[in-house]
Amino acid sequence: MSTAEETSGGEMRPWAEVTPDAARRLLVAAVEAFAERGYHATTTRDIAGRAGMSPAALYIHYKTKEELLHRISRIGHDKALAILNAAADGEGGAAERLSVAVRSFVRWHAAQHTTARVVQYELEALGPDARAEILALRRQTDAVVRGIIQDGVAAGEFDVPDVPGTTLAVLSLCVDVARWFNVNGPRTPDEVGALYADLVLRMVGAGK
Amino acid sequence: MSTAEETSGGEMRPWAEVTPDAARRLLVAAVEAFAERGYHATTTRDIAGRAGMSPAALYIHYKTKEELLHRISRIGHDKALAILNAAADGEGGAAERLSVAVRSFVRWHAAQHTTARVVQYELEALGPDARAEILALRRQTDAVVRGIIQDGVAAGEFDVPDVPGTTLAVLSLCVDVARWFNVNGPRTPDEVGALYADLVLRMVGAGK
DNA sequence: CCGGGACCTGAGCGGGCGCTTAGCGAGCGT
DNA sequence: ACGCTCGCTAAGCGCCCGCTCAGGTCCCGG
Repeated sequence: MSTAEETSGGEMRPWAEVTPDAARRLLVAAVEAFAERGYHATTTRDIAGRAGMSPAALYIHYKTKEELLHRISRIGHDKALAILNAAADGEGGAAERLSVAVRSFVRWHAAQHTTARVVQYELEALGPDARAEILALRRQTDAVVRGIIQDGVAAGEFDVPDVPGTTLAVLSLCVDVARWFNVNGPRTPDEVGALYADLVLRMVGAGK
Repeated sequence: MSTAEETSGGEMRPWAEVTPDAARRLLVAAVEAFAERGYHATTTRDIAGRAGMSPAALYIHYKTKEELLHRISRIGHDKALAILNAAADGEGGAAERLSVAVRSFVRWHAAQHTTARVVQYELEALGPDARAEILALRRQTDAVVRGIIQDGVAAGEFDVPDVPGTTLAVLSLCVDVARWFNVNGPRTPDEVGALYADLVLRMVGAGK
């Protein structure tokens, strides 16, 4: 779970773990629809239609429309956290681990920007319990990045006056990639990852 | 329009330019509701209720619910652009102008985070014409920041390998403040502005 | 004291929403 | 060959949405 190929690519088909097939097709359709129009502007009829089913079919696999969002959000956050953890547990100094972490985290947010957009920006549509569960995952994400930065400061590699504030800014920067990234734009996910890794190293004062 | 007090504080009451009074109350109510729940999850009954009016009163001052969002978005973008222009036209070298620009831009996004959230994240709910108008304003915003960074590079003050990419990242970072800023959090808008100005100067390699 | 316009309300329309229910038909163990 | 189960659909329920409209209230010039 922390091997190199897991880290860099993850699973080829992002939703392979969702079964049966009809449930996965509905979930993929929901991701697309939520990303395009937002949760509240998406109708259950639209989701079912994209999956080639009647509106009622949705309720065989999911109790409510909100459960779809919850499942998407949970799986997406798990994936993002796994990517970050793999980088944080890797070899090398704080600078290299931070660089790898940002590069892979950003690459995921760019390549899977449809999913990431839903995961990162539709949180408020969740009910209190589901939202609390997701927020706990976000706190873990924050702790991982803060840990790397603290390591770098302790080792004298970084110069960071405000560790919590800088952590917040770094994560905000990476996550927001999902909002503006455009497949038809001039940059590949790899290029954005490399650019952002460089920018973040500058932010923490990793003089090289 | 580029004096110091205009730049730092703007108008005291943000929506003073909206008249008559009832129209302003409705608009303020809409900003709050859109920021809390999102455009699509907000009902016209909710907006009118917050403004202390009946649902029908809304349609005396605005043709549709979308016109409310359009007006909010337009005014907010104008204000954000004015803040940035004031900083870009200021005195001093590129580093100082970039610092002032980020500080005041971020301070606005933090202090007016309710408005900024609507302005920055509900764009997709607008119709094609309104959206095109707003996107033109965003391109101006981008051009202003890119201009300052280019000046710095040309003057040898900055070290920036990818000017458009860095501009995008800087703006993304500043704008995303509106998403996470919390009035009850540990940081004042001023403090966030100062932190971000420092981080951005590091991103452009403005050796101190 | 009256007439008129600006502003607002109560009631409600047409429609689309999330979700439910009754029942159909293909696949399969026996 | 049969009947059970599973996955699905057609139809539609009840609700609340954005929005409308006839009419009431109040202020103000004459």
